[in-house]
Amino acid sequence: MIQKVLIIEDDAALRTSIVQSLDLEGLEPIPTSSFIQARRTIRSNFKGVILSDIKMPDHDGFDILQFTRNCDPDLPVVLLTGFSDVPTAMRAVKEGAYDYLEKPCDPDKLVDTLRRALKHRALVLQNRTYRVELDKKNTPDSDGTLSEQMDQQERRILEQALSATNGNVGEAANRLGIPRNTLYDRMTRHRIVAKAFR
Amino acid sequence: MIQKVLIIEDDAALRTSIVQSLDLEGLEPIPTSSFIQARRTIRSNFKGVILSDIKMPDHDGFDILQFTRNCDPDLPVVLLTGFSDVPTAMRAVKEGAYDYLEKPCDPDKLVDTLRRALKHRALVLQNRTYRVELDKKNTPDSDGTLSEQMDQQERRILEQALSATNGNVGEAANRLGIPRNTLYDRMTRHRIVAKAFR
DNA sequence: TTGATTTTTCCGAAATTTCGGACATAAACT
DNA sequence: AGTTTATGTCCGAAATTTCGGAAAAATCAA
Repeated sequence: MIQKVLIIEDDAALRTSIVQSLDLEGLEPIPTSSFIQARRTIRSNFKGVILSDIKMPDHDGFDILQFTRNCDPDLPVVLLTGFSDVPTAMRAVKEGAYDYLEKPCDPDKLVDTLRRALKHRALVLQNRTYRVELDKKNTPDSDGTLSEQMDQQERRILEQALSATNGNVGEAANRLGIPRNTLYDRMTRHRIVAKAFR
Repeated sequence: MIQKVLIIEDDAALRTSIVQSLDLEGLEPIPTSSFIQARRTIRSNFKGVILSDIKMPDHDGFDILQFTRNCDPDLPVVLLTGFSDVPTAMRAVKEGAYDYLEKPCDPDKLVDTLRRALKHRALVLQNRTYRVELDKKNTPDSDGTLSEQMDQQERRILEQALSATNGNVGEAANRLGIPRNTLYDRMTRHRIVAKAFR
Protein backbone atom coordinates (compact mmCIF):
# COMPACT_ATOMS: atom_id res chain seq x y z
CA MET A 1 0.00 0.00 0.00
CA ILE A 2 1.26 3.47 -0.81
CA GLN A 3 1.53 5.76 2.19
CA LYS A 4 3.85 8.63 1.46
CA VAL A 5 2.69 12.08 2.47
CA LEU A 6 4.61 15.04 1.10
CA ILE A 7 4.22 17.75 3.70
CA ILE A 8 4.66 21.40 2.73
CA GLU A 9 4.53 23.55 5.85
CA ASP A 10 6.73 26.47 6.81
CA ASP A 11 5.90 26.42 10.51
CA ALA A 12 8.53 24.06 11.88
CA ALA A 13 6.61 23.23 15.05
CA LEU A 14 3.45 22.28 13.24
CA ARG A 15 5.50 20.33 10.71
CA THR A 16 7.14 18.21 13.37
CA SER A 17 3.84 17.65 15.06
CA ILE A 18 2.30 16.40 11.82
CA VAL A 19 5.28 14.17 11.12
CA GLN A 20 4.84 12.63 14.54
CA SER A 21 1.14 12.01 14.04
CA LEU A 22 1.77 10.32 10.71
CA ASP A 23 4.68 8.26 11.95
CA LEU A 24 2.51 7.03 14.77
CA GLU A 25 -0.07 5.82 12.27
CA GLY A 26 2.39 4.08 10.02
CA LEU A 27 2.37 6.61 7.23
CA GLU A 28 5.55 7.93 5.60
CA PRO A 29 5.82 11.69 6.03
CA ILE A 30 8.21 13.58 3.76
CA PRO A 31 8.53 16.98 5.46
CA THR A 32 9.47 20.07 3.47
CA SER A 33 9.25 23.71 4.37
CA SER A 34 8.54 25.29 1.01
CA PHE A 35 7.10 24.74 -2.42
CA ILE A 36 10.57 25.07 -3.94
CA GLN A 37 11.82 22.30 -1.75
CA ALA A 38 8.82 20.09 -2.36
CA ARG A 39 8.76 20.64 -6.08
CA ARG A 40 11.17 17.95 -7.15
CA THR A 41 9.20 15.29 -5.29
CA ILE A 42 5.98 16.08 -7.14
CA ARG A 43 5.89 13.75 -10.11
CA SER A 44 3.12 12.17 -12.10
CA ASN A 45 3.75 8.75 -10.63
CA PHE A 46 4.37 9.90 -7.06
CA LYS A 47 3.24 7.09 -4.80
CA GLY A 48 1.60 9.26 -2.20
CA VAL A 49 -0.35 12.44 -1.60
CA ILE A 50 0.40 16.06 -0.78
CA LEU A 51 -0.45 17.86 2.42
CA SER A 52 0.23 21.57 2.18
CA ASP A 53 -0.39 24.68 4.17
CA ILE A 54 -2.60 26.94 2.11
CA LYS A 55 -0.86 30.15 3.09
CA MET A 56 2.91 30.49 3.17
CA PRO A 57 5.40 33.33 2.83
CA ASP A 58 6.62 32.59 -0.66
CA HIS A 59 3.73 30.64 -2.21
CA ASP A 60 0.14 29.83 -1.53
CA GLY A 61 -1.86 26.68 -1.87
CA PHE A 62 -3.17 27.58 -5.28
CA ASP A 63 0.32 27.63 -6.77
CA ILE A 64 0.94 24.20 -5.43
CA LEU A 65 -2.45 23.05 -6.60
CA GLN A 66 -1.85 24.34 -10.09
CA PHE A 67 1.62 22.89 -10.30
CA THR A 68 0.45 19.55 -9.03
CA ARG A 69 -2.58 19.35 -11.28
CA ASN A 70 -0.40 20.22 -14.22
CA CYS A 71 1.96 17.48 -13.24
CA ASP A 72 -0.73 14.91 -12.45
CA PRO A 73 -4.39 15.84 -12.20
CA ASP A 74 -5.07 12.78 -10.07
CA LEU A 75 -2.52 13.48 -7.38
CA PRO A 76 -4.54 14.46 -4.30
CA VAL A 77 -3.65 17.70 -2.55
CA VAL A 78 -4.97 18.22 0.97
CA LEU A 79 -4.78 21.78 2.20
CA LEU A 80 -4.26 23.04 5.73
CA THR A 81 -6.20 26.21 6.29
CA GLY A 82 -6.18 28.80 9.03
CA PHE A 83 -9.18 29.51 11.18
CA SER A 84 -10.78 32.20 9.06
CA ASP A 85 -9.80 30.79 5.70
CA VAL A 86 -12.45 28.14 5.23
CA PRO A 87 -14.14 29.82 2.24
CA THR A 88 -10.81 29.99 0.44
CA ALA A 89 -10.28 26.32 1.13
CA MET A 90 -13.74 25.46 -0.21
CA ARG A 91 -12.85 27.36 -3.35
CA ALA A 92 -9.63 25.41 -3.59
CA VAL A 93 -11.61 22.18 -3.40
CA LYS A 94 -13.80 23.37 -6.26
CA GLU A 95 -10.61 23.94 -8.22
CA GLY A 96 -9.39 20.44 -7.65
CA ALA A 97 -7.95 20.16 -4.18
CA TYR A 98 -8.81 16.81 -2.69
CA ASP A 99 -9.86 18.11 0.73
CA TYR A 100 -8.95 20.62 3.38
CA LEU A 101 -8.44 20.67 7.11
CA GLU A 102 -8.84 23.54 9.54
CA LYS A 103 -5.55 24.25 11.15
CA PRO A 104 -5.64 23.41 14.76
CA CYS A 105 -6.61 19.99 13.60
CA ASP A 106 -7.37 16.75 15.32
CA PRO A 107 -4.63 14.22 14.47
CA ASP A 108 -7.22 11.49 14.01
CA LYS A 109 -9.14 13.56 11.55
CA LEU A 110 -5.92 14.43 9.76
CA VAL A 111 -4.97 10.80 9.41
CA ASP A 112 -8.47 9.80 8.31
CA THR A 113 -8.43 12.38 5.58
CA LEU A 114 -4.96 11.44 4.44
CA ARG A 115 -5.86 7.78 4.36
CA ARG A 116 -8.81 8.57 2.14
CA ALA A 117 -6.54 10.54 -0.15
CA LEU A 118 -3.98 7.75 -0.17
CA LYS A 119 -6.64 5.19 -1.00
CA HIS A 120 -7.78 7.42 -3.83
CA ARG A 121 -4.23 7.70 -5.07
CA ALA A 122 -3.71 3.96 -4.85
CA LEU A 123 -6.84 3.35 -6.89
CA VAL A 124 -5.80 5.85 -9.54
CA LEU A 125 -2.34 4.33 -9.87
CA GLN A 126 -3.66 0.80 -10.02
CA ASN A 127 -6.17 1.91 -12.60
CA ARG A 128 -3.39 3.26 -14.74
CA THR A 129 -1.36 0.11 -14.60
CA TYR A 130 -4.44 -1.90 -15.50
CA ARG A 131 -5.04 0.40 -18.42
CA VAL A 132 -1.56 0.01 -19.85
CA GLU A 133 -1.79 -3.73 -19.31
CA LEU A 134 -4.97 -3.82 -21.33
CA ASP A 135 -3.45 -1.68 -24.06
CA LYS A 136 -0.53 -4.05 -24.23
CA LYS A 137 -2.89 -6.98 -24.63
CA ASN A 138 -4.99 -5.26 -27.25
CA THR A 139 -2.41 -3.76 -29.57
CA PRO A 140 -0.22 -6.70 -30.63
CA ASP A 141 -2.60 -7.34 -33.53
CA SER A 142 -2.87 -5.78 -36.92
CA ASP A 143 0.70 -5.67 -38.22
CA GLY A 144 3.15 -8.15 -39.66
CA THR A 145 2.82 -10.96 -42.13
CA LEU A 146 0.46 -13.77 -41.29
CA SER A 147 3.32 -16.18 -40.90
CA GLU A 148 5.12 -13.69 -38.68
CA GLN A 149 2.10 -13.28 -36.46
CA MET A 150 1.54 -17.01 -36.32
CA ASP A 151 5.20 -17.55 -35.47
CA GLN A 152 5.00 -15.12 -32.62
CA GLN A 153 1.87 -16.79 -31.32
CA GLU A 154 3.43 -20.22 -31.63
CA ARG A 155 6.49 -19.04 -29.76
CA ARG A 156 4.30 -17.64 -26.99
CA ILE A 157 2.33 -20.86 -26.67
CA LEU A 158 5.45 -22.97 -26.61
CA GLU A 159 7.17 -20.83 -24.04
CA GLN A 160 4.07 -20.79 -21.91
CA ALA A 161 3.67 -24.57 -22.06
CA LEU A 162 7.32 -25.05 -21.22
CA SER A 163 7.30 -22.70 -18.30
CA ALA A 164 4.08 -24.34 -17.07
CA THR A 165 5.80 -27.71 -17.03
CA ASN A 166 8.94 -26.21 -15.59
CA GLY A 167 10.97 -27.03 -18.68
CA ASN A 168 9.89 -30.65 -19.02
CA VAL A 169 9.61 -31.12 -22.76
CA GLY A 170 7.76 -34.42 -22.68
CA GLU A 171 5.04 -33.16 -20.40
CA ALA A 172 4.75 -29.92 -22.32
CA ALA A 173 4.27 -31.97 -25.49
CA ASN A 174 1.51 -33.93 -23.77
CA ARG A 175 -0.29 -30.80 -22.74
CA LEU A 176 -0.05 -29.43 -26.24
CA GLY A 177 -1.35 -32.68 -27.67
CA ILE A 178 1.61 -33.27 -29.96
CA PRO A 179 4.37 -35.87 -29.96
CA ARG A 180 7.55 -35.04 -28.19
CA ASN A 181 9.52 -34.96 -31.42
CA THR A 182 7.24 -32.48 -33.04
CA LEU A 183 7.66 -30.19 -30.11
CA TYR A 184 11.41 -30.49 -30.51
CA ASP A 185 11.08 -29.63 -34.18
CA ARG A 186 9.17 -26.50 -33.34
CA MET A 187 11.49 -25.58 -30.53
CA THR A 188 14.44 -25.91 -32.85
CA ARG A 189 12.72 -23.73 -35.41
CA HIS A 190 12.21 -21.07 -32.76
CA ARG A 191 15.63 -21.59 -31.23
CA ILE A 192 14.03 -22.36 -27.88
CA VAL A 193 15.86 -24.57 -25.38
CA ALA A 194 14.07 -26.23 -22.49
CA LYS A 195 16.97 -25.50 -20.18
CA ALA A 196 15.91 -21.86 -20.07
CA PHE A 197 12.68 -22.83 -18.32
CA ARG A 198 14.18 -24.68 -15.39
CA MET B 1 -19.93 9.28 -14.12
CA ILE B 2 -21.83 7.57 -11.32
CA GLN B 3 -23.70 9.94 -9.03
CA LYS B 4 -26.38 8.09 -7.12
CA VAL B 5 -26.62 8.77 -3.42
CA LEU B 6 -28.74 6.42 -1.36
CA ILE B 7 -30.01 8.51 1.52
CA ILE B 8 -31.12 6.84 4.76
CA GLU B 9 -32.62 9.44 7.06
CA ASP B 10 -35.76 9.20 9.19
CA ASP B 11 -36.18 12.94 9.67
CA ALA B 12 -38.34 13.93 6.71
CA ALA B 13 -37.39 17.59 6.80
CA LEU B 14 -33.68 16.93 6.77
CA ARG B 15 -34.16 14.30 4.09
CA THR B 16 -35.90 16.72 1.76
CA SER B 17 -33.30 19.33 2.41
CA ILE B 18 -30.51 16.93 1.49
CA VAL B 19 -32.35 15.84 -1.63
CA GLN B 20 -32.62 19.45 -2.70
CA SER B 21 -28.94 20.12 -2.11
CA LEU B 22 -27.94 17.10 -4.16
CA ASP B 23 -30.39 17.82 -6.96
CA LEU B 24 -28.99 21.28 -7.21
CA GLU B 25 -25.51 19.88 -7.70
CA GLY B 26 -26.51 17.35 -10.33
CA LEU B 27 -26.31 14.28 -8.11
CA GLU B 28 -29.04 11.62 -8.01
CA PRO B 29 -30.49 11.30 -4.53
CA ILE B 30 -32.45 8.15 -3.68
CA PRO B 31 -34.27 9.07 -0.47
CA THR B 32 -35.33 6.39 2.00
CA SER B 33 -36.44 6.68 5.60
CA SER B 34 -35.14 3.42 7.05
CA PHE B 35 -32.60 0.70 6.75
CA ILE B 36 -35.34 -1.77 5.80
CA GLN B 37 -36.38 0.40 2.95
CA ALA B 38 -32.86 1.07 1.80
CA ARG B 39 -31.75 -2.52 2.05
CA ARG B 40 -32.80 -3.74 -1.36
CA THR B 41 -30.90 -0.97 -3.08
CA ILE B 42 -27.61 -1.92 -1.44
CA ARG B 43 -25.90 -4.30 -3.81
CA SER B 44 -22.29 -5.11 -4.58
CA ASN B 45 -22.39 -3.31 -7.87
CA PHE B 46 -24.43 -0.31 -6.75
CA LYS B 47 -23.34 2.62 -8.86
CA GLY B 48 -23.33 5.17 -6.09
CA VAL B 49 -22.67 5.73 -2.41
CA ILE B 50 -24.63 5.67 0.82
CA LEU B 51 -25.42 8.61 3.05
CA SER B 52 -26.99 7.57 6.31
CA ASP B 53 -27.93 9.07 9.61
CA ILE B 54 -25.93 7.38 12.31
CA LYS B 55 -28.74 7.25 14.84
CA MET B 56 -32.27 6.21 13.95
CA PRO B 57 -35.22 4.66 15.82
CA ASP B 58 -34.94 1.16 14.42
CA HIS B 59 -31.31 0.85 13.40
CA ASP B 60 -28.05 2.65 13.86
CA GLY B 61 -25.23 3.47 11.49
CA PHE B 62 -23.20 0.46 12.52
CA ASP B 63 -25.88 -1.94 11.33
CA ILE B 64 -25.91 -0.27 7.99
CA LEU B 65 -22.15 -0.22 7.90
CA GLN B 66 -21.92 -3.88 8.65
CA PHE B 67 -24.58 -4.84 6.16
CA THR B 68 -22.98 -2.73 3.48
CA ARG B 69 -19.47 -3.95 4.10
CA ASN B 70 -20.74 -7.48 4.00
CA CYS B 71 -22.41 -6.77 0.72
CA ASP B 72 -19.51 -4.83 -0.79
CA PRO B 73 -16.56 -3.70 1.29
CA ASP B 74 -15.76 -0.97 -1.21
CA LEU B 75 -19.12 0.72 -1.16
CA PRO B 76 -18.58 4.02 0.65
CA VAL B 77 -20.86 4.87 3.55
CA VAL B 78 -20.96 8.47 4.73
CA LEU B 79 -22.53 8.97 8.15
CA LEU B 80 -24.48 11.92 9.43
CA THR B 81 -23.79 12.46 13.06
CA GLY B 82 -25.41 14.60 15.73
CA PHE B 83 -23.58 17.38 17.49
CA SER B 84 -22.23 15.39 20.41
CA ASP B 85 -21.66 12.16 18.55
CA VAL B 86 -18.38 12.92 16.84
CA PRO B 87 -16.36 10.29 18.75
CA THR B 88 -18.84 7.62 17.69
CA ALA B 89 -18.50 8.74 14.11
CA MET B 90 -14.73 8.61 14.32
CA ARG B 91 -15.01 5.07 15.56
CA ALA B 92 -17.30 4.26 12.67
CA VAL B 93 -14.66 5.57 10.27
CA LYS B 94 -12.11 3.29 11.90
CA GLU B 95 -14.51 0.45 11.27
CA GLY B 96 -14.81 1.20 7.62
CA ALA B 97 -17.16 4.12 7.14
CA TYR B 98 -15.90 6.34 4.37
CA ASP B 99 -16.43 9.64 6.19
CA TYR B 100 -18.82 11.44 8.49
CA LEU B 101 -20.50 14.82 8.62
CA GLU B 102 -21.73 16.74 11.64
CA LYS B 103 -25.42 17.18 11.36
CA PRO B 104 -26.29 20.74 10.89
CA CYS B 105 -24.06 20.52 7.89
CA ASP B 106 -23.01 22.91 5.22
CA PRO B 107 -24.48 21.79 1.88
CA ASP B 108 -21.23 22.57 0.11
CA LYS B 109 -19.28 20.43 2.49
CA LEU B 110 -21.86 17.68 2.13
CA VAL B 111 -21.57 17.71 -1.62
CA ASP B 112 -17.77 17.84 -1.52
CA THR B 113 -17.67 14.81 0.70
CA LEU B 114 -20.17 12.90 -1.39
CA ARG B 115 -18.29 13.74 -4.57
CA ARG B 116 -15.14 12.33 -3.04
CA ALA B 117 -17.00 9.19 -2.07
CA LEU B 118 -18.50 8.93 -5.54
CA LYS B 119 -15.12 9.35 -7.16
CA HIS B 120 -13.81 6.63 -4.91
CA ARG B 121 -16.68 4.40 -5.89
CA ALA B 122 -16.18 5.11 -9.57
CA LEU B 123 -12.52 4.19 -9.30
CA VAL B 124 -13.31 0.97 -7.49
CA LEU B 125 -15.89 -0.06 -10.06
CA GLN B 126 -13.68 0.79 -12.99
CA ASN B 127 -10.89 -1.11 -11.33
CA ARG B 128 -13.08 -4.16 -11.13
CA THR B 129 -14.09 -4.03 -14.76
CA TYR B 130 -10.45 -3.65 -15.73
CA ARG B 131 -9.62 -6.64 -13.63
CA VAL B 132 -12.17 -8.89 -15.23
CA GLU B 133 -11.13 -7.63 -18.65
CA LEU B 134 -7.57 -8.60 -17.89
CA ASP B 135 -8.65 -11.98 -16.61
CA LYS B 136 -10.57 -12.52 -19.78
CA LYS B 137 -7.50 -11.68 -21.82
CA ASN B 138 -5.20 -13.81 -19.71
CA THR B 139 -7.19 -16.99 -19.29
CA PRO B 140 -7.90 -17.99 -22.90
CA ASP B 141 -4.31 -19.25 -22.95
CA SER B 142 -2.98 -22.33 -21.31
CA ASP B 143 -5.79 -24.68 -22.27
CA GLY B 144 -6.55 -26.54 -25.43
CA THR B 145 -4.29 -28.35 -27.85
CA LEU B 146 -1.56 -26.42 -29.56
CA SER B 147 -3.23 -26.88 -32.90
CA GLU B 148 -6.53 -25.70 -31.43
CA GLN B 149 -4.93 -22.59 -30.04
CA MET B 150 -3.13 -21.92 -33.29
CA ASP B 151 -6.35 -22.42 -35.21
CA GLN B 152 -8.13 -19.90 -33.07
CA GLN B 153 -5.33 -17.43 -33.55
CA GLU B 154 -5.27 -18.01 -37.29
CA ARG B 155 -8.98 -17.48 -37.46
CA ARG B 156 -8.66 -14.23 -35.54
CA ILE B 157 -5.91 -12.96 -37.82
CA LEU B 158 -7.81 -13.90 -40.93
CA GLU B 159 -11.02 -12.30 -39.78
CA GLN B 160 -9.17 -9.21 -38.75
CA ALA B 161 -7.37 -8.90 -42.09
CA LEU B 162 -10.61 -9.44 -43.96
CA SER B 163 -12.55 -6.91 -42.00
CA ALA B 164 -9.66 -4.46 -42.41
CA THR B 165 -9.87 -4.81 -46.19
CA ASN B 166 -13.61 -4.75 -46.11
CA GLY B 167 -13.91 -8.29 -47.38
CA ASN B 168 -11.53 -7.96 -50.31
CA VAL B 169 -9.72 -11.27 -50.33
CA GLY B 170 -6.93 -10.24 -52.68
CA GLU B 171 -5.96 -7.22 -50.69
CA ALA B 172 -6.19 -9.14 -47.44
CA ALA B 173 -3.86 -11.74 -48.92
CA ASN B 174 -1.40 -8.98 -49.83
CA ARG B 175 -1.43 -7.61 -46.33
CA LEU B 176 -0.86 -11.05 -44.91
CA GLY B 177 1.97 -11.67 -47.37
CA ILE B 178 0.51 -14.83 -48.88
CA PRO B 179 -0.91 -15.62 -52.31
CA ARG B 180 -4.65 -15.28 -52.84
CA ASN B 181 -5.07 -18.98 -53.27
CA THR B 182 -3.45 -19.80 -50.00
CA LEU B 183 -5.72 -17.42 -48.24
CA TYR B 184 -8.68 -19.10 -49.89
CA ASP B 185 -7.40 -22.45 -48.71
CA ARG B 186 -7.20 -21.22 -45.16
CA MET B 187 -10.56 -19.52 -45.34
CA THR B 188 -12.12 -22.74 -46.56
CA ARG B 189 -10.50 -24.66 -43.73
CA HIS B 190 -12.00 -22.21 -41.23
CA ARG B 191 -15.30 -22.00 -43.07
CA ILE B 192 -14.87 -18.26 -43.41
CA VAL B 193 -16.57 -16.49 -46.29
CA ALA B 194 -15.47 -13.06 -47.47
CA LYS B 195 -19.04 -12.04 -48.06
CA ALA B 196 -19.52 -11.78 -44.33
CA PHE B 197 -17.07 -8.91 -44.21
CA ARG B 198 -18.71 -6.70 -46.78
C1' DT C 1 -28.10 -11.49 -73.49
C1' DT C 2 -23.35 -10.78 -73.99
C1' DG C 3 -18.92 -9.72 -72.59
C1' DA C 4 -15.79 -8.14 -69.02
C1' DT C 5 -14.36 -8.41 -64.33
C1' DT C 6 -14.05 -10.38 -59.99
C1' DT C 7 -14.68 -14.03 -56.77
C1' DT C 8 -14.23 -18.70 -55.61
C1' DT C 9 -13.21 -23.46 -56.35
C1' DC C 10 -10.46 -27.24 -58.25
C1' DC C 11 -6.20 -29.54 -59.53
C1' DG C 12 -1.69 -31.30 -58.80
C1' DA C 13 3.27 -30.90 -58.30
C1' DA C 14 6.51 -29.03 -55.11
C1' DA C 15 7.61 -27.73 -50.51
C1' DT C 16 7.03 -28.23 -45.80
C1' DT C 17 5.63 -30.40 -41.59
C1' DT C 18 4.67 -34.37 -38.79
C1' DC C 19 6.07 -38.00 -36.07
C1' DG C 20 7.83 -42.70 -34.96
C1' DG C 21 12.07 -44.74 -34.22
C1' DA C 22 17.04 -44.82 -33.48
C1' DC C 23 20.84 -42.74 -31.36
C1' DA C 24 24.20 -39.75 -28.80
C1' DT C 25 24.65 -37.12 -24.57
C1' DA C 26 24.09 -35.44 -20.00
C1' DA C 27 22.35 -35.45 -15.31
C1' DA C 28 20.45 -37.98 -11.18
C1' DC C 29 20.16 -41.93 -8.51
C1' DT C 30 21.70 -46.73 -6.62
C1' DA D 1 30.23 -48.46 -12.75
C1' DG D 2 25.55 -49.21 -13.96
C1' DT D 3 20.71 -47.69 -14.35
C1' DT D 4 17.34 -44.61 -15.11
C1' DT D 5 15.53 -40.48 -16.99
C1' DA D 6 15.36 -36.57 -19.83
C1' DT D 7 17.48 -33.76 -23.49
C1' DG D 8 18.46 -32.98 -28.14
C1' DT D 9 19.67 -34.58 -33.08
C1' DC D 10 19.03 -37.17 -37.36
C1' DC D 11 16.47 -39.97 -40.64
C1' DG D 12 12.78 -40.86 -43.75
C1' DA D 13 8.10 -42.09 -45.00
C1' DA D 14 3.53 -40.29 -44.66
C1' DA D 15 0.55 -36.42 -44.23
C1' DT D 16 -0.40 -31.78 -44.87
C1' DT D 17 0.17 -27.27 -46.79
C1' DT D 18 1.49 -24.12 -50.39
C1' DC D 19 0.64 -21.90 -54.52
C1' DG D 20 0.47 -21.30 -59.69
C1' DG D 21 -2.55 -22.19 -63.24
C1' DA D 22 -7.01 -22.93 -64.85
C1' DA D 23 -11.81 -23.59 -64.64
C1' DA D 24 -16.25 -22.44 -62.65
C1' DA D 25 -19.40 -19.24 -60.59
C1' DA D 26 -20.95 -14.90 -59.41
C1' DT D 27 -21.27 -9.81 -60.31
C1' DC D 28 -21.69 -6.02 -63.17
C1' DA D 29 -22.28 -2.95 -67.21
C1' DA D 30 -23.85 -2.14 -71.51
